[in-house]
Amino acid sequence: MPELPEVETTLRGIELHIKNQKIKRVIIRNRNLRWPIPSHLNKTLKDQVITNGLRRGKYLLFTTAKGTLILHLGMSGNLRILPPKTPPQKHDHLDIEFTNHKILRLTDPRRFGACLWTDGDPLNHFLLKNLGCEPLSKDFTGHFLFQRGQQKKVAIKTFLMDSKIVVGIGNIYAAEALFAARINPNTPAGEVKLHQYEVLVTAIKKILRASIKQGGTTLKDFLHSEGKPGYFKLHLKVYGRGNQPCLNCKTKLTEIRIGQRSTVYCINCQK
DNA sequence: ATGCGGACCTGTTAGC
DNA sequence: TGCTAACAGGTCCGCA
Repeated sequence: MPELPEVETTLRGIELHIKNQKIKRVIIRNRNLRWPIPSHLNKTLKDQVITNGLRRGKYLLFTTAKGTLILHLGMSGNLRILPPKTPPQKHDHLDIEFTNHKILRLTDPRRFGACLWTDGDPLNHFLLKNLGCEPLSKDFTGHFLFQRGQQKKVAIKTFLMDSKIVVGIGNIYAAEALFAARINPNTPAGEVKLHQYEVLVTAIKKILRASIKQGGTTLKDFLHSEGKPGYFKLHLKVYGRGNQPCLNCKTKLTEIRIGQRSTVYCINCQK
């Protein structure tokens, strides 16, 4: 489900509800996510106040005086604010209940997501410490990507989805950005020219910002914290459109696999 | 160091 | 209609 815009949308939706709220209790229904949810969470978080919520890549960080809760939504996760006593469903693995009775609930059918705890600097946590550039930051430039891509043979699409280089870009937005920048997704990262990287970075920022504005992309099951879908799907130009006409030139879009991920592009527009 | 395939899961859909 | 296989928004790990 979630790439950067969906995670950002999730954070914006829940932030106001949980900021400066005191935790009453934590209920773990299934600890078996990507890594086991720490069993001490209820003891640790009871009476703690969430002072801040922030996003790093696709990770969500919730700060308390004692430490930081680290959440990842994996492929199918979502986080919602629910009224008191909302009955849990099959894939509702974690509830954080606040003293105002609202519930922050993590749902994740495929359980590729994670919920971890650190009492140190969260940015030094093993999951976060090697993360690359934030794509919406000033540091993320064509020159940066060009430099990191030198000598690299990996396909530019795989390179864009490598979180050690740049975070938050998943299969949807990689395909969309490469289409916008007219770059063939198979091109080795080391062969993409500086000016192409500049166009690409501009496209990535534009697309991510536009998607956040639309509340992210809902394919089938992504809902934000209020239970509403995101509308960026309506703007997708290649993702999910294999064999349909290119919106620029009408050429039938090609669907291939790159790094085990389905990839759609236009052989005419993307050279 | 790099690059690739496999692994972790469940749900939905396409195809026979 | 019903079964099976393939595929899905992520990313870590181990092996060549």
